[in-house]
Amino acid sequence: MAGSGDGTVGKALEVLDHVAGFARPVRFAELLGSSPYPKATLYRMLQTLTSTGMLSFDTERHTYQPGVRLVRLAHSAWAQSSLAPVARPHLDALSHDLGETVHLAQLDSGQVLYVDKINAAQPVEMFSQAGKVGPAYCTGVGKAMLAFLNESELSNALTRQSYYRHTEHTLDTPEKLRVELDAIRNRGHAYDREEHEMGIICIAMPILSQSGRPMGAMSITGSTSRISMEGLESYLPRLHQAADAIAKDASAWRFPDQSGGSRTVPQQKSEPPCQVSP
Amino acid sequence: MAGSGDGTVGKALEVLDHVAGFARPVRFAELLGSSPYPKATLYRMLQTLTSTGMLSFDTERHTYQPGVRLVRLAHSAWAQSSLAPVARPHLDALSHDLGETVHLAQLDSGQVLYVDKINAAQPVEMFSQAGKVGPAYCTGVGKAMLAFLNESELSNALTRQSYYRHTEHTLDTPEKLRVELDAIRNRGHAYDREEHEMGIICIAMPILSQSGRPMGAMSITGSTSRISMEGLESYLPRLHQAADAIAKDASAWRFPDQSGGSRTVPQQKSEPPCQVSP
DNA sequence: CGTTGTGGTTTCATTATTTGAAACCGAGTT
DNA sequence: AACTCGGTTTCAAATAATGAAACCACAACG
Repeated sequence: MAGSGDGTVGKALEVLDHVAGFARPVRFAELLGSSPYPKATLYRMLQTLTSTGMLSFDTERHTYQPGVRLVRLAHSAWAQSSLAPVARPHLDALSHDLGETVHLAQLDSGQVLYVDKINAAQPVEMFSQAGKVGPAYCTGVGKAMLAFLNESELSNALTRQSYYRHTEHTLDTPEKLRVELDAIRNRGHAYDREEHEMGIICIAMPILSQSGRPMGAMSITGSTSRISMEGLESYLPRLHQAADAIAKDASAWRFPDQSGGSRTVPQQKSEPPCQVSP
Repeated sequence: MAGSGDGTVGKALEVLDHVAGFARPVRFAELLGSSPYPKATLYRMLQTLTSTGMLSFDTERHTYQPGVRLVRLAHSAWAQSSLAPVARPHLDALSHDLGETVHLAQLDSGQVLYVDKINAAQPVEMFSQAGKVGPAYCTGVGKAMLAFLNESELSNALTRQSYYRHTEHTLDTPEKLRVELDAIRNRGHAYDREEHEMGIICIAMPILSQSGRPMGAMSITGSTSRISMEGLESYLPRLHQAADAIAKDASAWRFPDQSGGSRTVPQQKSEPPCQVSP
């Protein structure tokens, strides 16, 4: 029940998270201050992480920061483990048709992880938006997903929320949130009525697997100055259709097989040998 | 000299890379087949990786794939460790003015790692480019960066190239490459004359720090059907200007300090408490 | 209906790695 | 010259990783 305390690599990854958490280059001493590990241990961990490229070390400034190797790894994580690649065309179409901003998110340890965003005007943004985390209890996508968790997952997730009162509309207790989630479950979609940020509203819908589990959620976002809740509501049919289409595509994509000859898979792009040599 | 064999976490990360390398969900047996580790060891490594969220495991299909936690980590890596956030506005402007596709890349273990891409008029891309890796010896950005490495870095990087002959124009030996790199160093910019892919040419320029080290490189890419080398060449002044501007911004951003009060840093967005609780 | 096989999981004594208190080092400070 | 503040290294003790082999579940086979 200790959360994430798996052996040596578990600790190493905690440290990695810790460094990443600073969102700026950090010095050894700073890390040491906010770390449970003794000097020597932390030092060696950082060395290991650095030499594996997960962290990079600025020798001039003596600072650590997340390394580029992560970006490389994340590419394949994003491409495989997220709904984003499957959903992209649908989001694009939706955003284009409606001229509104569309988000795609998944749940990760009780938090909302944005995996894609199509901006009304702007072209594609990658990790600038994708990869961001946000709260689940006060966002449309977050609530849409929470509403379709089973009880044990839900109660777990609910303990992981901060219930910080971002605005006067924020649902700031588990109780209020549960009531709202019931409504969402019945209705099939969620609203964000300026609960996270004043002036920002959205309508969100979960993307459900056949078994009814929320694989992710998508939302159409607008600012109150440009659009009303009724305006967003009018997009519902289109939103519903997109969510269904994504769910369908995702199922087709992730379950194409019938075990057996996994060698017959499309086998992407047989690229010539360009690996890093040892 | 063993490259990346650092202790336990080194091995774990190798496994992670291995899984990511498949670019699709993999079964235990497949991994075992192409792994140096014995059954039990590999099994436990995968368990650890999974329980830490670096991998995710599909219980239905019994397959592993890179986990979403990576996407989260990559966000901070991308935001801090790459030039992308600083360069984005410049790339946007450049692409917009010229109406051409622009790439931004960095060097990672001798390979080109693309960290951003602005697509001219989005001829619909399947996956996003950021995070993709490519060869250094036969791309504009790659050669532009190689040309400005110091001798020890360079000779190291040169051994890590595959010299696969992608096209008839590919420079397929270290010797030919060195000649080209000398020319690039004198000239200040690099060309890709269909060396990686027939029909694709580009003009590239390194982004150099004050100390002259290549922090990254950017390129303007076109297809021979639409544009000639001379056409690309005419963009040189604009490209040069953008590269300089990025270098300047990057220096300002990464070296704002004079040691001491690292607490006075801009301190991005003091977000309210939304962390995952243990 | 019992046999064999395959893919996955667990055991346990052995081995290798990690741990952390303390010593050490180098560069500024007083 | 003595002192302090990062940062780095030492070394015996504690801990975690290892892997051969046993085990389990289930499906295909004779």
